[in-house]
Amino acid sequence: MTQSPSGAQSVLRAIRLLKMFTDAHPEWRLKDLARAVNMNKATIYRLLNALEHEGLLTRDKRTGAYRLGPEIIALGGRALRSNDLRSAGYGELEWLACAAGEAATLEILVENQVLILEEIPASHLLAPWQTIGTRHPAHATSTGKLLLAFLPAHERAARLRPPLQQLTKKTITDLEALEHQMALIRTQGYATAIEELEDGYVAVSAPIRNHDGEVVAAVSIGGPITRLNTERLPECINLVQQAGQRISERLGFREH
Amino acid sequence: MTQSPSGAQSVLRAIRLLKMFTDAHPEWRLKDLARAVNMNKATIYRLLNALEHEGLLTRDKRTGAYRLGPEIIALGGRALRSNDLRSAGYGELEWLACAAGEAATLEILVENQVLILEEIPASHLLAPWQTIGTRHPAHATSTGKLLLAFLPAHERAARLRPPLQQLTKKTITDLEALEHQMALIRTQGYATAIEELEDGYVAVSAPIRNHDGEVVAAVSIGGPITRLNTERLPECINLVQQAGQRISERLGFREH
DNA sequence: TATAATAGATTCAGAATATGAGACAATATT
DNA sequence: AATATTGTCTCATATTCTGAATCTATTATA
Repeated sequence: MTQSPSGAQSVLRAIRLLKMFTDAHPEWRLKDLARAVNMNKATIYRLLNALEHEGLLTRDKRTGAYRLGPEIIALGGRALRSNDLRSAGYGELEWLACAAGEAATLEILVENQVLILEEIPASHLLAPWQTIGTRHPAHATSTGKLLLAFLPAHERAARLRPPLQQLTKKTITDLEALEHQMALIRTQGYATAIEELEDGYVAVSAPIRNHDGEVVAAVSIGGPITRLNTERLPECINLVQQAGQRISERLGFREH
Repeated sequence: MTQSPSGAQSVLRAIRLLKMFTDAHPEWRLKDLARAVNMNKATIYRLLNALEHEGLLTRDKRTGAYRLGPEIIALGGRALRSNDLRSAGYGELEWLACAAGEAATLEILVENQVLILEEIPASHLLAPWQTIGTRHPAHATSTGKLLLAFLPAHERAARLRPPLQQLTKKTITDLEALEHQMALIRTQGYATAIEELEDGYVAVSAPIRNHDGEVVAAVSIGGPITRLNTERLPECINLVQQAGQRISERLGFREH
């Protein structure tokens, strides 16, 4: 990635040790760490000591094994509270809008609608905020179908009470057809909506996951079918997925 | 508290910086940090750089201000997941919140504060995680007083250094009065805090013991004094004690 | 618009600090 | 009881961190 900052060797080493505590390996003993990372036993000992002293690690009284400590929990809570979706997403959204050359949005599900939290217009000439706060019926949007797709079945059912509004000729209003498409969305990891919300309007979206891996929001690109045609769609899907992935990472999501 | 470990100055300094990011002050700029902590600007700069490079801090693109980063969220999640107390308590906590119709929490003592490890809100509409990781002064909470009560006297004294913060009119700040109440808590096996943390807020808690009988955490119910009135309190005490008992059993505690 | 002020980034010589080999202590294991 | 293993501690060394000072970018002020 970026070149490691100099003048902070021991800090970087300490952080490296912290990051060894994963879900797969939540507990470490000194000797195992010494084997796993390439550091001197005494060095690790001192670093672990410091981390423990500050509460970032705790030690099992009997076994002497280290685990992540209460201070990490406290810091994590604070990080969560101070890192909202919008600020995490903004930068990536800008990148996405620029890379795709289309409007990019960040949306969440509210009842049976999607709510636009943030938007970067295709042309930066247009004022933003124009659509922020706007809502659309979930079943007729790419983001809505995607967010519904990752909901537990019973919750999804509660939000998809027929009759579903037919907004265009292509709006999917049949529950079975929707369920079928959502299964596809789950496996593919993206959703599209081609003239389902509005004639001539196409959108693609990808999930945003939080630290628990839960899908909490969606990021999308949308534009006229003349530009977002079959040919360009795969590229857009790729871009939107990248953005979703990166925003998720900013929210603390780590794969597996 | 304990003497600072030597041979890790820069790590301790980096952690000190991390801990500056609180709920009250979630965002810091270099110059403000330099003013707040007593370190050289260049040193802080290097440490912040390292922390940012490793994802423990992020930087707002526009303002350049630092915030806690995604890696902290990820670590916090792992810390929480690797806490067996939390997994042991979750089910019982759900039961308790449901049975009492009030918010239920699982808390541990960290220095002179209580840390919320898990919370089930009274209304299931609210997202959890909201308060997880939050801390409160131990002497002003039911859980804190309870956990302190079961500590050896000298440890308790070390964590109750006057002056104790007067959060409401009813907060007990007198050491003798506190000691007296704690003796009562030990014999009764539960604690209450009636408008001691916040006006109108009442909580009751019971101990959680591990396999060798040590009190390692507390479970509590809390709510508005209008609902948790004198009349309902005994019932709540009973419920919270039941939950504490059952969680303890899950941790291997057996009475005899 | 020019100028000043401020915050942030970078440099570097010197010295404090982290390092790691090894010795020792405390536990486990045989 | 003897041995092996893991954890803790010490200390001389030089590597790494430090912080004063400088430079650059950005923002505020005249």
